[in-house]
Amino acid sequence: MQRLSREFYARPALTVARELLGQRLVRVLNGQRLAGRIVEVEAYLGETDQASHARPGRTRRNAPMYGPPGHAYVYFIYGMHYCLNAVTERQGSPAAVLIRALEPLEGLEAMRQHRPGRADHDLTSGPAKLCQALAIDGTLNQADLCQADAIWIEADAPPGDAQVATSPRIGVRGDPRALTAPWRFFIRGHPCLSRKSQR
DNA sequence: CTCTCGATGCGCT
DNA sequence: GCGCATCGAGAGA
Repeated sequence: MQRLSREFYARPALTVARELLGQRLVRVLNGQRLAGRIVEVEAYLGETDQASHARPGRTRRNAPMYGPPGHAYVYFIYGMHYCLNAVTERQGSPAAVLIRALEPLEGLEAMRQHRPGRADHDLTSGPAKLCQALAIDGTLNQADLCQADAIWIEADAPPGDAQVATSPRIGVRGDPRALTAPWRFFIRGHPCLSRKSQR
């Protein structure tokens, strides 16, 4: 399959978010492919987005969001979890798309080892869960998704509009604007969505 | 099924 | 010192 291009990422975060649905996130670990179809994402739009890590302006942590498109922004949260974003828009415009859930497709045995005791539909049904299942951590922060041999996103089977739904983003707090903007995109009714509010 | 709450470490003010 | 783009265990219904 075809790796998504720099131009794909170099567009508005909302456009990239919608079009990332259905594409395949690939992680190569010990020469083996661990991969899944993206079924849920959220867009974070810049310093004026009160829920974005870029809200306080540029810091060391959020620096990847200000960098060129097509790179990974992996952050550490709650003292124990990692989450993966794809950086979008031009350099200097701090926008990104959070990958929130996958449908596991390749390397299920390894994913089960990384998340023992979980049902298959729960291996990658959340932003930190999928990082655990695919062994994504801070060492992949700023990896170039258009060049790296350890992680990238491939073209797969995008859903039609009838299969796509939107909602407010999950887990964000503060400003009511940030709480209500429908910047979460997901495949309606998919069994691998993060916690509640499927449909 | 739903809800509540503790874990846990680090960037930022 | 505070608060976090989360998860999972446990309790209750």
